[in-house]
Amino acid sequence: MVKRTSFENDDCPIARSLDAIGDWWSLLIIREALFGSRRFGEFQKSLGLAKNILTVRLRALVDQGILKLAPASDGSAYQEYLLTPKGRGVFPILVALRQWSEEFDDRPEEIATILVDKEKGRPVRKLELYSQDGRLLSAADTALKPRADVKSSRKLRSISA
Amino acid sequence: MVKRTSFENDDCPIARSLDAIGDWWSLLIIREALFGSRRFGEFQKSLGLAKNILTVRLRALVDQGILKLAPASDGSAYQEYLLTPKGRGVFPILVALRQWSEEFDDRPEEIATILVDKEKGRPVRKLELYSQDGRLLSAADTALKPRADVKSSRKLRSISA
DNA sequence: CTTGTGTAGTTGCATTATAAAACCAGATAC
DNA sequence: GTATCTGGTTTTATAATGCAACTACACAAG
Repeated sequence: MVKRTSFENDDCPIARSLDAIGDWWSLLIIREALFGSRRFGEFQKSLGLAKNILTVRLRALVDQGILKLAPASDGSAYQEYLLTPKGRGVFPILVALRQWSEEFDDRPEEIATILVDKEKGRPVRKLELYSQDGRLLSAADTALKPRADVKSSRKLRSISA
Repeated sequence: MVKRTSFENDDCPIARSLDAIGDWWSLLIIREALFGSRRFGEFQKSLGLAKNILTVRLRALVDQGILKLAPASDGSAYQEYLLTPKGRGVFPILVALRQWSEEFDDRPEEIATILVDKEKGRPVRKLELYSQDGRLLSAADTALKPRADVKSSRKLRSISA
């Protein structure tokens, strides 16, 4: 790629998400953060990625307001990476990815963990999408509507999400 | 990257999903497919990606059973790319990505479309995660449990998703 | 106060992925 | 039969990734 096409200015919210967290490592870093990792070294060890890449990814996540830097909670002079609300908001995306694997992976027996609810310890249900009046929706029950007040300078693409 | 680390054999289902559809274009191709694109040229025009990349992506998606090739429905001698059930199963992931943008994007006014339910034309609700006994769950209400019968050859990482 | 160890990076180099543009073969249209 | 469309492949350039080696600072022990 002469320049890895950026979707930052695309009018599709999916493309925008991908621009922010659509690379190989960002989602996994957020996953680790959701499960307690805070320090550079923790991310590096648990994910096994190169340190220079981790540096770049962490900085990008901080820039985007997904992580924030804070003084270390253990009294040392170092810093910690903490999730912001925007970062915690990624949780449903991770659940959706997890459930897709669980349902469609060719070798589901290799999946090591199950997402359970803390109180009862039982597997969670599938993510559900409802209409405002409470009907359960599938993809076929939905459509895309252009926003009434689009300010985008780019022409609307027919119906592409 | 000497070799883009593959998560194909990771025991984390999120990593496995990313391995399958975690690159820049795959999810957008699936998005287009969900909204009706079928032909090579349609994908190429609506997404504006280079044809060589599209070729590689489409082939990978077919290999993974997300798309399948079928004779063109318009009688021509060409082929079409159709979603399989596994491909349609990506829908919740796209919704989760979309809703994350809608909620946290810095410039939500640039988002051009709204996902509505077809019947009433009203915006859908946020994706919801429930426990088996019907309680609405947030990230903090969940935990990861190792599967009882893990066959994975790789050691379990403490609690990393 | 000097040496050692851990943390959090940075730098340099090799390799791979991506992009743009040119090219091409078979099908279709004229 | 010639032009054009469809669905690619090839070529070339550049950006991203990965590994390994190196650096700077903090802290702890001796």
